[in-house]
Amino acid sequence: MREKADSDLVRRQNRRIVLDALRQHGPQARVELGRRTGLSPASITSISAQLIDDDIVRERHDVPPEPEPQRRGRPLTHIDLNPEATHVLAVKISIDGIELALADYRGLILARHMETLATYDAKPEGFGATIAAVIKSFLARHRLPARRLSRIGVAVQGVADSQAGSIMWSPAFRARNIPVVAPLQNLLGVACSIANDANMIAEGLGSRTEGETAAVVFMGYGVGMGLIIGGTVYHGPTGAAAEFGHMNHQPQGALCRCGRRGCIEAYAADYGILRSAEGDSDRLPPPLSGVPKETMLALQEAALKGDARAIAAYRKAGEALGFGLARLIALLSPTRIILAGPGTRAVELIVPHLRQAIEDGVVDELRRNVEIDVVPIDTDMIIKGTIDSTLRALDAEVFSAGPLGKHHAMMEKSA
Amino acid sequence: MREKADSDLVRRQNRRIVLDALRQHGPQARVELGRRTGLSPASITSISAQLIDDDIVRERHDVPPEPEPQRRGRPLTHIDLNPEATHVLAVKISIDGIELALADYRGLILARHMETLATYDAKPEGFGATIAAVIKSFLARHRLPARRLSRIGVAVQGVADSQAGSIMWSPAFRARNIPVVAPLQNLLGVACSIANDANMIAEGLGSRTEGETAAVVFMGYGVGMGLIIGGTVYHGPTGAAAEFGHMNHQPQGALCRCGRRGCIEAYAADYGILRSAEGDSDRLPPPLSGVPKETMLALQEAALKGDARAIAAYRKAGEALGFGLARLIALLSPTRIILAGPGTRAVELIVPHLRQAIEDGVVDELRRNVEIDVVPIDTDMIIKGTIDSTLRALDAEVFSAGPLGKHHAMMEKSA
DNA sequence: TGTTTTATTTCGGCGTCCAAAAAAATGTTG
DNA sequence: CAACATTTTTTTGGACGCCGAAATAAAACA
Repeated sequence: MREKADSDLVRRQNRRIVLDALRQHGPQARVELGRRTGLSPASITSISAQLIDDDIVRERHDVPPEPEPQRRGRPLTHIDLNPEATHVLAVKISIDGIELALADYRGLILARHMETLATYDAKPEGFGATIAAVIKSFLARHRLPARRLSRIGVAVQGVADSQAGSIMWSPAFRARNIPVVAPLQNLLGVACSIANDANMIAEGLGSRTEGETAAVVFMGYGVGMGLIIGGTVYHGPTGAAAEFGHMNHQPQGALCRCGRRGCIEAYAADYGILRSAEGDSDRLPPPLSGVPKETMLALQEAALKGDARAIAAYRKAGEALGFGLARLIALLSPTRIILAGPGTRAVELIVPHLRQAIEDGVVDELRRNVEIDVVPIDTDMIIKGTIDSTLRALDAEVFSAGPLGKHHAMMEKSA
Repeated sequence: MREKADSDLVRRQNRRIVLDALRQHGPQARVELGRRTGLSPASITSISAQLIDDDIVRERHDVPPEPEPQRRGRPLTHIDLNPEATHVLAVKISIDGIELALADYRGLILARHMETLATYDAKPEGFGATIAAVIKSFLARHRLPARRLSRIGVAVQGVADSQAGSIMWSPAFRARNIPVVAPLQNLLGVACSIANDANMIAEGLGSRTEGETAAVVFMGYGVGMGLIIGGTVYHGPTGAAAEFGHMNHQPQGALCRCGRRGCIEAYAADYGILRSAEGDSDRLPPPLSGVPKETMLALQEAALKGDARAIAAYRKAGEALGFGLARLIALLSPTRIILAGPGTRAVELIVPHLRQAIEDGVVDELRRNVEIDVVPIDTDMIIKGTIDSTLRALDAEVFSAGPLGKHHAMMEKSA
């Protein structure tokens, strides 16, 4: 049942709308906020006064002069999210190691740190403490006490169970079900959440997918997906959804890193393409570590020079991805599919076959409305998405609650 | 951006919550509504008074005596949806013809009508008028003027474009893109919407899927799906989603009724199973009409008696369905999969292979949380679901708006 | 008949919104 | 440079819908 409505809900909702508008469109005057949100100037004054009082928002008198130099009338007073309101930390765990980024409340990255970590043989019990230690020394180096941090977002390669707060399965670990959220919360005293890395890329697309249904495919050392359904990222009941890489393509097909056979990843991830190009049996167990960038570049070069085996390997990858997407289209009929990640370097070798497979695999009527985009490679998309999604969660849960949520309201009332 | 909140939103939301509670749990006293909705007794009094005033709800003094014969204190006054508030009409269009059902505001079916209709060669331009005529004579027979009808819901076998209000593609028609909503609205003057029939089955499950992600598979003359994501039926951007039957199973596989090759339906619909059991080439064009029930029963009998070909046909059907579901699970990780429709008669011949395929096709971690149910065959599920979803839409859009929505409020104010 | 119990309504207060009026801050003009 | 024009922001007063508390209603019980 839908939540009952009262003046409390009204306040939370409208505060949140205002914060969203500021986050999405940057510093702006109250009038502009009014136009954007549909709230009256009177309400905007009142809401922003409260937000300023709560130190979440502040006035800025240093905004760049407008294009039209100076209009008549009282000048605009811009307001903006207060970067000092709080900080968040993004943590990315992958085969290569661990990456940290500290951001202010506006989402600006203040500091980052990268560290290789021998994850593969890590013990499930000890792993949380290991990360906690890395975070602690990082924070200490930047003189930031943990209490100035209001949230930690963890993005992990593989299947994350965000309900349980653990890593269900990841190519970076031999072990399964590695708890992450609980140890971090206990050892650092900061709220924490975990999600799959491709989902975080999708989160980063955020506002650019208003109400839309879209899929972000990550191609690289593995194949991942972030699924946006009706404008919000779909995490599934436990947080372990959109495992496109491990969606079956071919019953009894090529051996995947996950131990099953016929997954899309086994054809379209770096190791799958390489294995196929080198003429190895598709039962050959995949390597534990990632494929070096240079190897993939060389393979691509070979294909472009006409190496038949390499070309065929890319074709197989395109077909596996294409049929997988065809199946996805039949189910969800998305308006957009976005290909991202280092694997898109070989876009011209893969995409034609991918398109052909979609054509073979879906009724015309459904296919007609899908647009396929390739976005430039940007390894930072995961970190940025994690920061964005963490901040949005904060806006929704904490900062929208307002004075009645915090008890300092009482003090003020009686004073 | 989320809708701005004001007292209008509060009223709409709470009225709707009250209507929902009444629809879901039937006649009940105000105290009980208060408990259910979380609204205070004072608010319930006020809201129900308005709803009664609007003739949407009424008091009932004829409720059956309670289990505990009589408690102390002022007796409960039950209130209930007013069946006379309005009426809705459900229309089901399938290969076999057209079916109508008239229901009151509580969802009780008052009258129904079934009629065979030579749909296959119908001209797209004339079809809307044909249905309108059938509806008109039906309403006339039951002495119900069209203005007492506030909505018509159409469920159709095949791909419906609910945005455009037309039938994109259906096995019941040779033509494509047949407009339905516009002609009905013009000829009858009643709001109308169209959706896929399997989606309507999912709508019928309604409240029993609170927040859940689930898939309803319809097996019979075709294979359809209703997808429930986060508790609400997913219709996709244009209303043409969850085309599970035409999700590819095998690249370049068996010929489907839709003209493509390798669709799940081509293996698991009645005609697909039959074709395979009779040893016909899987390129043999499917029949235009449905397979008679008796033929399928005979086939089932043969399989149970040990006919190897029949058994293999059911196995193939199970595999196609199972791998399709495995792919769906990898993407959406639903908590429940519900098998429904006449095809479930052969459940024991199909389901073991279906389960095996899911086991082969999905990582254990994801599979573990899925429950597979088979529901008893009930051909009325489509009609009932259509009525339910139409009424819910009415509750949300019209009856929640209340006095300020209708202009009779002004009259009252000035009186 | 009075007491107890439970359901519902009434009343007064509160929080949030909005429209309109007022105030603030600047440019324009005679 | 003072009065006017223009735009933004704040203040004021009223409306609406919620809630808690008190009042009222309608029964069973004693």
